[in-house]
Amino acid sequence: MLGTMSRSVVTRFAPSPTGYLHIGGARTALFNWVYAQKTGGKMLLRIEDTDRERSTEAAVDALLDGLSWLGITWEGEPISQFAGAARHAEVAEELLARGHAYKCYCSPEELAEMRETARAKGLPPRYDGRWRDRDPSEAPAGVAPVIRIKAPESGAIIVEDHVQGQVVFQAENLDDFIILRSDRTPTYMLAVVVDDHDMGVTHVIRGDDHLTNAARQILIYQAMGWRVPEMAHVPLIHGPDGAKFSKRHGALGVDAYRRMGYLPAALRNYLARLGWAHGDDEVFSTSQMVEWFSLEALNKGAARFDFAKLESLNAHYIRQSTPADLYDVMVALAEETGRDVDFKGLKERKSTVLAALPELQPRAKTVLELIDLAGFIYAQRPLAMDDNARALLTPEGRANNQKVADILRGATEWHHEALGAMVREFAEAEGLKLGKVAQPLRAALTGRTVSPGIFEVMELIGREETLGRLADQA
RNA sequence: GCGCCCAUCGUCUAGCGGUCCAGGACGCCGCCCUUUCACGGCGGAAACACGGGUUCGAUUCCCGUUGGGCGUACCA
Repeated sequence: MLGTMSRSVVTRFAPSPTGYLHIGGARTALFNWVYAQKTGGKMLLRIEDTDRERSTEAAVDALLDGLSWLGITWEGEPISQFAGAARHAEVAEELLARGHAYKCYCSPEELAEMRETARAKGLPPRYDGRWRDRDPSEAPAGVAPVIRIKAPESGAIIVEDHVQGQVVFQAENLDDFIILRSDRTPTYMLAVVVDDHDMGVTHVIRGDDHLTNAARQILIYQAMGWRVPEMAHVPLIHGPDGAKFSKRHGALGVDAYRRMGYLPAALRNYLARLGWAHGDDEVFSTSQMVEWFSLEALNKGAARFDFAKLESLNAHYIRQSTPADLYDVMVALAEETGRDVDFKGLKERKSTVLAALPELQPRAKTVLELIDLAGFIYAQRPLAMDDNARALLTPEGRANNQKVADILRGATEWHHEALGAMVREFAEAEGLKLGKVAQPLRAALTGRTVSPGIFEVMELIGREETLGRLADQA
């Protein structure tokens, strides 16, 4: 369909450095990357840093780090959009010279007034083109003009989109937007087109929010006589409540997901599956993703972000990982997040942690949970008991819990089978499910509510130091 | 307000006129496995927004309504 010769594919990811790589941007980057991989093309990275106020080196680094962590690579050095300001102005001048643009001397106040009256009349707040055909000699003195594109007054602008299909905009609805500001810097609309053209971008894959912009940008391509790149506007990600996924609503940078203990493979898989599907396949590798991907298979509607599903995917990838890999992630994350973790113990008891990991992996949904789960191994002795655990061991404890405490006290001499038998006996006598009994037991033993099974605990730390101590305290 | 986009279980989705009293996944519920908790296995509840057309036949095509979203800046 939408004609492509055999020119090789060049995609691009063009984020503005706002401080971190947000989740929506990450998905856009992923799709650009996957598409380039699939077609044997390349993905470029352009930093839209024309907003000098917000652009910092730290923000750019955060962006690059986020991409790297996700495993998304790009070709060459990141390109600074700001650096191309001179070229952008040059193109604006060329448009001017060709009669496809004109200078406008309206003041900001005048424009605001224009919008106001339009709004009052119930009309769309558009620029009325008052300088479109005015003679330059009428220009007021001392006013630096902006350059506006001379948009067609009738007809249709058609966006051929690989995701959205054919989208038609009537020319009347598009006004003569500004391409060069009075300070000679380009607006986004101009800069994007010039850069994409100069960078040889063949496929623009970006967020849905740019669909309307696409029509305006096509105007510039046409005015310059440039070939319009293939377009694919992918739907946005919404928050769990269906509304915009703003920071307030839990939209986070990919770095935050890393810190929450998600694995890049899981995030990749999840993100890809959001708005895109390959039949009933839910879990797939990155190479399968590359193999199966197509722009046409992208959905048109926005998708809501669902942490539960991400978690289940993450749990899957945790189970698939090797203990060695996981251990490294655990240590790095524990140190970084400064959790209630004894780093020294975690490192000193590496071999034990490694040995326990296969037991722990199926029980964790995130790496953070894995760290907690391994707590009984590296935690300082004696183990701290929380209030719940302590309550279990007091005479005032509730009846059931008292029984458990009794079992514990009597278990000083226990051994594997004996304790198992006691627990079961107790459960049967009380008509309780085994799990109900084991739950407080576990809590009492480790001082935590999240921990592996009692039997693994006993095996791994040894019964003497735990039970002896608990018996004393009880 | 105007323009554009979207609309299948709670969520992500499969479906591209009949194979659909709608399939998968997450979540939820139940059972099994199990000397706990998980993992795993099995089963269950759960959706085509509404109204008109078109058609022998609509979840699938068209129109409208409603509901979401995006855009409408000398921001990107």
